[in-house]
Amino acid sequence: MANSHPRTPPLAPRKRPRQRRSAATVETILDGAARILEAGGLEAFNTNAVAARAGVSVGSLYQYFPGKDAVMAALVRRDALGFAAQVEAAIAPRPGESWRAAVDRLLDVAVAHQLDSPRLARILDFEEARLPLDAETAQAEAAIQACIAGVLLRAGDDLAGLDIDQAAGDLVHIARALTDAAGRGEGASSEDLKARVRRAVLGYLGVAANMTAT
Amino acid sequence: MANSHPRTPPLAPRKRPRQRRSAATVETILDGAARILEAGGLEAFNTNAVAARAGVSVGSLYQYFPGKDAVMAALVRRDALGFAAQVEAAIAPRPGESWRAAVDRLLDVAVAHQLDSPRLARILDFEEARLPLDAETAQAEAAIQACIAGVLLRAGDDLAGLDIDQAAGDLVHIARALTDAAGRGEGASSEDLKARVRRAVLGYLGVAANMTAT
DNA sequence: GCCATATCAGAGCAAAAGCTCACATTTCTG
DNA sequence: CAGAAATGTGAGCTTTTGCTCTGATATGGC
Repeated sequence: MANSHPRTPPLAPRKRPRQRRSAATVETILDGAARILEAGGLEAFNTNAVAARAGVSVGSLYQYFPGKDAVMAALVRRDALGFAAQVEAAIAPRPGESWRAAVDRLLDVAVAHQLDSPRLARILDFEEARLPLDAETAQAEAAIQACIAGVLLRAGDDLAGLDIDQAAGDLVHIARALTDAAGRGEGASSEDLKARVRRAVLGYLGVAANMTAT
Repeated sequence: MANSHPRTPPLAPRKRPRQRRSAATVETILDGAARILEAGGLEAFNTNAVAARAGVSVGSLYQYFPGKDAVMAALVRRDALGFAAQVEAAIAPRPGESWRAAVDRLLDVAVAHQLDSPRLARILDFEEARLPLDAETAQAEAAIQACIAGVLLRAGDDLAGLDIDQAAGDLVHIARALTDAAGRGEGASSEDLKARVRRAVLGYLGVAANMTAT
């Protein structure tokens, strides 16, 4: 245990345990999982299928994830973090613009995100309610809510007497519900969908829906 | 193939195959399935558990249902039919009332239905999207939409230039999303929830939300 | 009572799914 | 290059689960 030569640095030399931990493999597995879910739904989601689709062995999968649910949870987390980043980018205020313009960008992001992989998005929403979400995921969700609340605050007197935080949560749910339904084939074009979500959102907020923002 | 004696009724005499088909047993199984889903979610939903919870044997279960998904589908159908009946009762117009009063009754029914067994309701919504729905279920869903569209039609000029059918669908999704979220513990009281759903619904329709109906 | 028919029970089977482990391969260090 | 550490592999073990099948029990008409 004791090192014999004073020349060697005292405590750190052998400690650096090679934590290579190929992040690429983790991403590969998550990609495989996402493709399985999008193609076959929850039924098709099993560890053998995920590993095969990702091009790795089950052994490798279990090296990075303690179990099936952990893969699901990691997918949820990745999705939440990515969406939160998009939302944060979208709400950055442009000089002289109305708060409605920011809402419009939020709608763009939300609709695009949900329509990108509709089935996957729906399943992740469902599973997010079932799994105990880790701190990072919870924080991402909170950040999304905070972003929306921030935009609503810009509205000022336009939204007098409204519980901003509750409204932010409700708006997320409303947007998700309408885009989910559209992703299941009920809706029409992306533009039409966005118009309807805007109608629902601005309607909830109590401001007229038809008229473009500045 | 030819029958020898003209005296015996030609084809029907031995045919009356005792189709007792204990409807009570079917209901019992569905009740068990509902309780399993409400208590343990989709994970806990397997045929052995359902049969045990219902107090029947697996053998009996498979006598009435061809497989696991059929139980799920029957549950979805029962729920849809029940909800459709409630909706139909709710929209019956009272003399001299505003169309908003009917909307209010619809909200009562919808919120109560979803909050009665929140987890079950959410799972049924999810599974309804996955399973191929039989004619009866599809008809019930269509009836619900038609009821809502009927109420919206009473609004007349108040809703000029709105796609009534699409609006009916959107409103269903919005109401479900908000009540689902509330059922997961996010929301507060039933009254508060109803007020928020009304805000969303009337907001979508483009009429002011605060003021009671006649 | 007696037979035919309908209904129910539950042991157990075959397939699927979650997961492990002994070994192979790659990568890093000296 | 040699040895060690990290990483990857996949056959196969264990448990779960959807379902079947043989036999037992209840019911109805004669």
